[in-house]
Amino acid sequence: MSDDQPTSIWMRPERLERSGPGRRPGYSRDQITRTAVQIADAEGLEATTMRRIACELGTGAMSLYRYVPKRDDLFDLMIDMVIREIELPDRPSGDWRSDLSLVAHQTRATGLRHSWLVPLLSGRPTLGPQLLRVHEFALAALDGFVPDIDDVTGYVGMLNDYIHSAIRREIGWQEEARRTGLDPETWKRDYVGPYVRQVVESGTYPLFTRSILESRMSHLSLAARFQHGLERVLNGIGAQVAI
Amino acid sequence: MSDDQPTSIWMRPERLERSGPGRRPGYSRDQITRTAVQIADAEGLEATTMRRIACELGTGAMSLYRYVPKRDDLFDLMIDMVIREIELPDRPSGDWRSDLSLVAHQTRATGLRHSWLVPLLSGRPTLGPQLLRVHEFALAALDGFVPDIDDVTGYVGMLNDYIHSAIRREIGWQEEARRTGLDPETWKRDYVGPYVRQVVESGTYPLFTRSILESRMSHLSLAARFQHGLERVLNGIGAQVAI
DNA sequence: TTCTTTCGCGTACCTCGTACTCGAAATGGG
DNA sequence: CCCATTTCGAGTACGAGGTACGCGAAAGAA
Repeated sequence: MSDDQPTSIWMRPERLERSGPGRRPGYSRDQITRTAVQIADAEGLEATTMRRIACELGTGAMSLYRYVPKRDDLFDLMIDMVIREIELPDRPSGDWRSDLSLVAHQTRATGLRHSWLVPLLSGRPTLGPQLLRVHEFALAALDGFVPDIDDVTGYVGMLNDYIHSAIRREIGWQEEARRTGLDPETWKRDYVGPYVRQVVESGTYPLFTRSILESRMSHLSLAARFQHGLERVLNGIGAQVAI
Repeated sequence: MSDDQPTSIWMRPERLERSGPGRRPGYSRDQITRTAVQIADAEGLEATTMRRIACELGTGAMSLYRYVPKRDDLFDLMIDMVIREIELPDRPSGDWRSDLSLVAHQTRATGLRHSWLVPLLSGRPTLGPQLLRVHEFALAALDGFVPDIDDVTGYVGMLNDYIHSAIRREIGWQEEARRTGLDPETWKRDYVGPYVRQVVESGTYPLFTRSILESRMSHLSLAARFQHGLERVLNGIGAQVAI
């Protein structure tokens, strides 16, 4: 990266197909990003360091900076790469409910395959091209059913909030377990178990206690619970949408 | 911290009021946490390092480890300290809508005062005592209006998802601006501005473009937009609640 | 006073992001 | 074919961060 203009990575495309003097690049943004994604999938985001990625490619850490301005920009590229996995048709079907369901389930599947995705996504207001594609599809799904564009944005935002939060809940435990260096079972039993038990036994929080002890949801599969919550959100939208 | 049992910070209370031999502690968890909160408020979470906190207290970094097992645990303590600022009555009023509104606005105010709070909270499945208090209040607000405890949990979760996402959206820009080291105005104009303009002009994303250009929401104050979205969520709940 | 326990904190190790620098390679003009 | 120009690869190094270790000081107990 020759010039260091402070601008989004999406405005700084890789210099490809150059003709002129100079050595030819031996790596590529795509290759580096793919390697980073593999490491993050296998060992978590905190293991995805510049040195580790470079090592995996059989090179030195500084070589990567010919292709990526900063580590943070590499994260943006990683996000965009895996969001490409969200498969959607070119146009919505006309059934907004099943269209939004499709977005939800595809996003969930991708988020679970790459447990670092949603936590990383939450802190970034920047929209990469692939996220833009998914967002546009969701907006289009409600277009025609909701007259006001601000309402369309609002409902899509509400759905996104649910999807992201739900994924985070599903991933939360295993990620926290890895962060503390314990396996999920041990973490649940020895790390939070005693605390939750103490809270329940204190009697100070009766409804929280009921939500733990009397929950039938907790016996359902995670997929079923996701579906349950999704329907709650879609019902919320449907109740305010002209049919 | 003498023993290094892997367990939640809430199960490892500070040893206070000790009687016996040995030097008396010169600091306290509370004092350290308060200092950390001040630094994070003023300079962001990434500036809240062990060395910086210690320096502020006029001591060495390692002294803090007598009071806090790990930096991560200190974060949990910081979260709990500022959530204490969320003021709620002992019992809900009986009007679930205004009760949940109160939770939403109090949480928003606290989240905006401490811009590191929500981003930090999002990644942690652990419930501190103060968060538990707020959660219990929200559950109690819907108790009696929603028969199934799982539904109560679901609605409260949906509301929380909205509140957190909305706060993150409000903070996102300024935080990203600080992360990149630019002031918000410059960031918006030079960093994302050109990209958004390019996206709009490309014509590939017509609905996203409309949501930018035709939005009336964007001319409202942030508080009004929060209120707008909140009412959307409350309407979603209300549509499915026995009145 | 002396012993035992606890605190304060300096030193040190390891890891990380990345600025700087220089030799190697590749191309086009002569 | 040779050399000037440009670009790439990557080693070295700096500063900052979390925290393990260990030692001297302090404070109550015997």
